[in-house]
Amino acid sequence: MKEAQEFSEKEIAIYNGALELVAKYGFHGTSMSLLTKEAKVSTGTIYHYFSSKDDLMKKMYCYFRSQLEAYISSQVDVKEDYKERYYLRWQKLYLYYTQHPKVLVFFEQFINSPYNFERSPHHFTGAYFKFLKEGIDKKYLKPAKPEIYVAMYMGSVVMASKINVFGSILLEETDRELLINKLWVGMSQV
Amino acid sequence: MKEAQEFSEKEIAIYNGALELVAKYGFHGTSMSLLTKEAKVSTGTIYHYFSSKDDLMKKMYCYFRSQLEAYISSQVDVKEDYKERYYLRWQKLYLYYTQHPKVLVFFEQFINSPYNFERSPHHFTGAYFKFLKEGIDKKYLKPAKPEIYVAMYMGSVVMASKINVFGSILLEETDRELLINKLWVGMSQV
Amino acid sequence: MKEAQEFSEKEIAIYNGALELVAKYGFHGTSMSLLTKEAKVSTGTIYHYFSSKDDLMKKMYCYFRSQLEAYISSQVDVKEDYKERYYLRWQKLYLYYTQHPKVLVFFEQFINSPYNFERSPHHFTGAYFKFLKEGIDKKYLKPAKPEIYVAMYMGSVVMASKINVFGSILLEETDRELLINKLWVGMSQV
Amino acid sequence: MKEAQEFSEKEIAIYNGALELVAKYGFHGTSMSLLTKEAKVSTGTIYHYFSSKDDLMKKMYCYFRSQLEAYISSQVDVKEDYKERYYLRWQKLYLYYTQHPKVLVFFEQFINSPYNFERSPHHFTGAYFKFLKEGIDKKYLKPAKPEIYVAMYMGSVVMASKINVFGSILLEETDRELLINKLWVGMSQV
DNA sequence: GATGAATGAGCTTTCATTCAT
DNA sequence: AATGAATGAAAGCTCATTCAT
Repeated sequence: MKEAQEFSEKEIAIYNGALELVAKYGFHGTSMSLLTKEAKVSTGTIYHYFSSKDDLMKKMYCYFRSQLEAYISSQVDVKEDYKERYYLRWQKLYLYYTQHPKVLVFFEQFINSPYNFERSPHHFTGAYFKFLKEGIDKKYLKPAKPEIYVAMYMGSVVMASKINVFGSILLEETDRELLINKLWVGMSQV
Repeated sequence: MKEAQEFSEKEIAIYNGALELVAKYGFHGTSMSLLTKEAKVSTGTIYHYFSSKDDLMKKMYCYFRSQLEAYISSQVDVKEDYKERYYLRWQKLYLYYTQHPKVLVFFEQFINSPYNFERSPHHFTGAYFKFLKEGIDKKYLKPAKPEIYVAMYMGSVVMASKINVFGSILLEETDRELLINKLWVGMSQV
Repeated sequence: MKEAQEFSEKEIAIYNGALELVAKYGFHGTSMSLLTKEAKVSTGTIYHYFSSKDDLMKKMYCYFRSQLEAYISSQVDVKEDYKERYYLRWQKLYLYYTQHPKVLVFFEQFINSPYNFERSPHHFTGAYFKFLKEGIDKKYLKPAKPEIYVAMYMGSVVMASKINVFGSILLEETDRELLINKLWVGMSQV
Repeated sequence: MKEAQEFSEKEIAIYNGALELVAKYGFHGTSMSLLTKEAKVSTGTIYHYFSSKDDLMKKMYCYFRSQLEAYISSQVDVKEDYKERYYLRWQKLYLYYTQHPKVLVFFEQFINSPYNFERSPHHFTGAYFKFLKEGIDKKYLKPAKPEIYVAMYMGSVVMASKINVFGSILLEETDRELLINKLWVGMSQV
């Protein structure tokens, strides 16, 4: 029940300013001096909270990732049924990305940049891997290497989001239902 | 049968040097002076062929993309049967990326960077879209928006490649067969 | 009586350093890295005050021109008599240029360079035009297009200064008196 | 009666190309590669005729100066009467400059640049000095240091030309007559 | 004579970072 | 905590010049 205010106003202003700039100009184009104007703080202030640009980018990634995870978790984990969670998890991630396209752009840039030196391909080590592993272990999904399912599940939701954001091709609710259904058919036990 | 020599030796040296460096250090880390040493050409020569770093990166993307497309086409288009091409196309792209991980890294960085002005999500508009559309039109695949299939097909192959390259988790031939089979089940007419 | 300090120490150091270098090596020869040493500031500092080398040169012209104008004004405007001012204005400009030859060199280079976009011929629109126009209007000088007088008056003082500075031929006080007298004879009413 | 073709077609193309570029972009802005396009010759060709950019600029100055001198001489030296030549020399120089403004711009830039390392202020050592000295020696003009007359005569014609070229203020034939008359009044014996 | 690809020193400018206030 | 002037290494790029063809 702890709700500690973990981030100061300035920090959040810096994160949001940087998000804006990275989405527009990329990492390289996001200079500290531009950030100074966008976030309306001085360089000194940025270096008070972050030890370097690298440090800022890494903490910024953690910040937006925890925001996303909290959202998904709050939307999905209330349900018991695995299949329902299977559908929701895909849909909600798609919704988050298409409603926060700058976060998607930032994530994709970060993951593929030298900042992310562990080079994890899109959180696949994270909650989604666990979720799909759970499905296999509890026999909702057919036995298989979980990586196969990560590739299908995460791959399709990320690609669909990018098609929406960069392509401006809208997938309707029913289109997405169809897509997830096809995934489920391939992966589910029955 | 002679194929026009479209690229000079120097150009190719520059492309290969840049590929090496972008994979190692990212776009920002790939300075012109580093490239000078890696490709063993002078700065002047780079600027003789390319009007700017931007221009180099864009042309480099086209170069490696056309290399990839030529490879896929030569490996896949010899077959008549749609289902066989469906399997081959996925497998060969996976093979290409896992055997040329630097190209994968470069593509992912490029696509999500401001260099890629149009921000087209990975080949979305390219040969794969056409191939899947053909499947729908000729009724090998169930009727659906082609974008749904692009998301599933391309999303999974790219994600699987990244899992291999960044996660060092190997998907065996049989694992991949299984994956493609699940996709086929979801998408095919019968 | 305090005069607002319009320029910071650094700015003035940059202006003086640049004056030294332009007089010696010309615009092209005045590289930012040389200026860095001459003015004892970092490149960053120069670009903190000026947006580009162009901008520096333009502001530098304004700076030295306002210095000159303030000097002339303080030396000349104390007198009432038009003829006296006519002599003084010529003499004081000659003195300023021959005592500050670097300013003269800089002005001549600047005025004839592409930095000086409008290409206004030396102060043509400035205080000297007004002064000669006043002479015509108040009938101290014979009626004529003021440009005729500008050409004679400004032309002779600038050329005489250049003869002194570049030709190392000294015009004595009496020589100059003679020259101005000849101008006055041609231009004055009586 | 010798009429040796002193300049090859290519040389003249280079001079004219360079004149165009210097007038538009200044010395610094006139790069060899731009000149290559403007004059439609290769860099190699330029370096066949000129040992360096410096050399080109100096020879170019000589070329256009000799053009100008030949013109003035042909227009003026046919007359016997000193006063007539006094008027003509001023008028014809004015006409030449206003009809060839690029030559004026080039001269002014050259004279005030480090290329002209003798820093002679506008040809004052040349034909005009001799002409005015002749006037003094032959007692058409009042005794005085010839530099005084150079300053008045050359200064006014150059300034008037610049006022026309850069100002776009036209001095009519009669205006100019008036100006020269005032000079003559100041300088002539009677 | 003529070409233009190739060179690399040196240019203008940027930008992450520091530190006195 | 907060500021922003100052730094200087290093970036992208230019350009006079060379030389094999």
